[in-house]
Amino acid sequence: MELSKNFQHREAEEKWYSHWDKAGYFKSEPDGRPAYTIVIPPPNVTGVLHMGHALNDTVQDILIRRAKMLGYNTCWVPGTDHASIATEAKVVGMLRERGIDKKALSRRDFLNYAWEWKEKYGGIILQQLKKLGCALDWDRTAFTMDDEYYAAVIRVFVELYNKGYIYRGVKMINWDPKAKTALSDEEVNHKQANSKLYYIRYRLDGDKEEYITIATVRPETILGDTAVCVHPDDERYAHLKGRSCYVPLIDRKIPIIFDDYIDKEFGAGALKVTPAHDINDYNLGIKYNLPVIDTLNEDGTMSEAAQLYVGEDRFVVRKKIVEDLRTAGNLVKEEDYINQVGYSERTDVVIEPRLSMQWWCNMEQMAAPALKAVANEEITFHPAKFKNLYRHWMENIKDWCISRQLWWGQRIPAWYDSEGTIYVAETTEDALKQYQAKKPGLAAIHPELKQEEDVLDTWFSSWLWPMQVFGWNREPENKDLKYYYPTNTLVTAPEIIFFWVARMIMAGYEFMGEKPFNEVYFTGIVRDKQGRKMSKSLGNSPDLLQMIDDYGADAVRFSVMISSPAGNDLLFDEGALEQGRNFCNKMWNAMKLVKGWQERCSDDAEIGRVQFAIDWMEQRLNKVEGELGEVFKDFRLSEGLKAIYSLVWDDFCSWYLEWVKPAMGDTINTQVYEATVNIYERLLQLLHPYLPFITEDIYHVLRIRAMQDDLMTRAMQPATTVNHEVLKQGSHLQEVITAVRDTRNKNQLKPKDTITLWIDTKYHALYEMVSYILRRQVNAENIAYTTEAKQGSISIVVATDKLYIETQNAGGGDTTMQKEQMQKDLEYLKGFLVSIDKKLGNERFMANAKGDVVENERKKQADARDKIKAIEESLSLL
RNA sequence: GGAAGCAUAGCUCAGCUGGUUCAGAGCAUCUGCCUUACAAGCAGAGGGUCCGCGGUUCGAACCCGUGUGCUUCCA
Repeated sequence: MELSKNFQHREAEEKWYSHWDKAGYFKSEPDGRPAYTIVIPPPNVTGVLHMGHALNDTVQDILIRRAKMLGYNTCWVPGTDHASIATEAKVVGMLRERGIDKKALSRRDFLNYAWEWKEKYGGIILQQLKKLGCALDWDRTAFTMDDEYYAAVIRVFVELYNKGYIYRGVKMINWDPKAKTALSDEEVNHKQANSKLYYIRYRLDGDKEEYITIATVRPETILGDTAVCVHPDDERYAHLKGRSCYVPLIDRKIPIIFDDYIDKEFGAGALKVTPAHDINDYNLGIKYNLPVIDTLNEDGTMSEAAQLYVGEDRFVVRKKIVEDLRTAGNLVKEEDYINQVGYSERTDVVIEPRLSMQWWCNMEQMAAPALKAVANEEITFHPAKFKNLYRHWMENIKDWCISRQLWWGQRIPAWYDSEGTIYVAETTEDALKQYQAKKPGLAAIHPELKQEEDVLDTWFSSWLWPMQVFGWNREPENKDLKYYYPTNTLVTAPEIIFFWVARMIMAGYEFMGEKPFNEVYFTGIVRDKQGRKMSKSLGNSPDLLQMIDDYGADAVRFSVMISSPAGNDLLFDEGALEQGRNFCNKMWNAMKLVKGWQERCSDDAEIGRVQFAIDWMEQRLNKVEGELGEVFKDFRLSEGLKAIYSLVWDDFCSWYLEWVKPAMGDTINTQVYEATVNIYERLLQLLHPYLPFITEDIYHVLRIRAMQDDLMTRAMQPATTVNHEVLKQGSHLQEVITAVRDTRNKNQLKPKDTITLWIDTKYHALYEMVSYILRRQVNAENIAYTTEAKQGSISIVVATDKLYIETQNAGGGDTTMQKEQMQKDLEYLKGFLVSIDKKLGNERFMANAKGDVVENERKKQADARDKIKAIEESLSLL
């Protein structure tokens, strides 16, 4: 078989993903094995894959693939949420292209279009996850608007209503004038804004030309003012008790009220009160019984109530009214002012605080068990620092605004009779029955009820995700739910800890009586090189699919994992992509090298001379395998990848393969070849969760495999004990090799110049064991032993061994450099020894330090003494 | 205004329980190599006041306090 120069990722990705899929490896059914379950944080159905997903889903895939190899029945459930605001926007866009106005459509027709859109364009992201290699059980793909799911949401609403948690009421809400719906507090992002603070004077009542000056950043709202408020202790305004003033431009008379809510230092110390458009003003309004004048329409234009600028946009009006106030002489001054402005999470327009009738869910009761579960680590957070954040939110939990003025979503199962009484039920029929029972008289005259127009917040459906994807609503005792719930690990971004994580935990305890997952792993946030969060609006998110195409899915996975320690943000760097690609290339070439030996196998070839290489490499593998167990427990996934990376590149490629490599034209012992392939397989297996494609591909090139023999499903060997002696011997061999090579370099020996290596050592047997390897690694013609200095050679000391490099070419003459190096080493060692001597001479150290620490110091001491002795001897002979 | 996190090589970051497997990786830099898998590579090298200050300890990059700078969350 002709092997390509480099790893061809495109073909391999195509080939292996469909192979795994066809073989049914992604599927899971309950059986006798322990389950390992992850539910995907459902991406927005309108979404496309971005860097955040790449990180998040790669982590999940790694966990799933590793658990599978460890013998778990793994189940990773894919799906999307219906994203009511985003989807509705997409559908409206589609309709506009076809020349259809949403307003002209009935609810039912609109929903038909919405489903059409969803079937056609929705869930592209799920296809993209395949490109990343994600081992998701596609048969279980869930959607928060599926019939069954819909029913679950309705059921939950009714249950919570009947419990008294859900109610309807008028409150100040966050209004998104673009999506024209209410939002929950969590859906508002506060950003700093460079605003202007306008000082505006209001004429006081009475005959005299008197004014009071207020300060505001929102001059367009003065048309809704119903009072001016000052501090009762403010002497500047003490004389205004019982007075009124006039709203400029419209001359509405409003009272001056006194409340200690006012900050005397801020602005002019006088506040305009607009109860319809500010939460604090609203509270003042209630306290002083002020009228509420709503001057804004739902789309953010001025309403009739404003009297002026009716129908014009709020930001246009802000500019206009400032000019008009200036003209009218009411604008006293303006100054720059930095404040926080709320933006819609979804549409990124400025939020309007607005008084509105909405549906609310009181969270207090549900928060209690959820708070406890995390506090006592029934559910563990990784990293644990997020426990604080969680606790803080849960302890201060507010009522959740769950209604949205949209059509795409679960329609609130509440019906109204002609008198406005509410009937909440799972079906129209049930609601009617309630109505007839409660008001038989009215029902006889007006038999029909009108259903609530609003739908529920999308998060009110996704909080049921871990239970409903396993069919909770259909049958709470079903075998899937019993087997997979609680799920094992939730992998998510810290930004949605409140949106989702907290609420899922509450829903889990409320409806299942059981936590939804055992542990939550919070990934970091992916940032660009300047440290900015990657986002669509900034346009700083690279095209992930293009990256996969250019570099390969494995390289992309590598790049997001290599520098992403648990819970820390990662600055995404294209360099990491190259590193990943180069690593794939390295593995590919190592495979080519090994593969090339297959033809050269011979049983006659000597094995003993490289046996040490095999022993050593196997111990390195054992060691790293053991470490990986720990690393995975703590989600130190990037550390795990680094360990394997180094094991493959440094230990396997740079050392091991060079050690067993047959000389030009030489044969290789069959057992050595087999051992090498076995080692390579173990490496591939360790790496597979991180880089599934290339590992599976190489696995199949290395050997002809039986039908079901795929790396993805290969069982991992249990970790074995490590022979540290062999590892130490290997390190020493490497040290010797490096030292000789360094010396060769510094003495300008060409790679082809051969040497004779004289060794003065106590460890004869070790050198004998590795002499073949050593000779070839340093290009020595001969290795010989001596007990005395070799005149005219270059002398170095490695640990306590003295080495003499003898060469035909000149170079041995000048000893200054060697002397300098040895002096340097000697000084360091002496200093080192002094510090150890001090330690061991310190009574308090001896008294306080643990036994093994002291013993270790003793060993270091003896070691340092031996080394010093060796260097001093060598030095004296120069 | 309240809270949390971060500060280690030129850059991006690791460093679990305090002790030499502790100062490390990748990239970048320098030297030498077209070496029979790999120049997307090989063999080497240099480079750090572990943010400042104080404390705890026999011993601190690591624990505590404090200052400075940056980031994030909440109000």
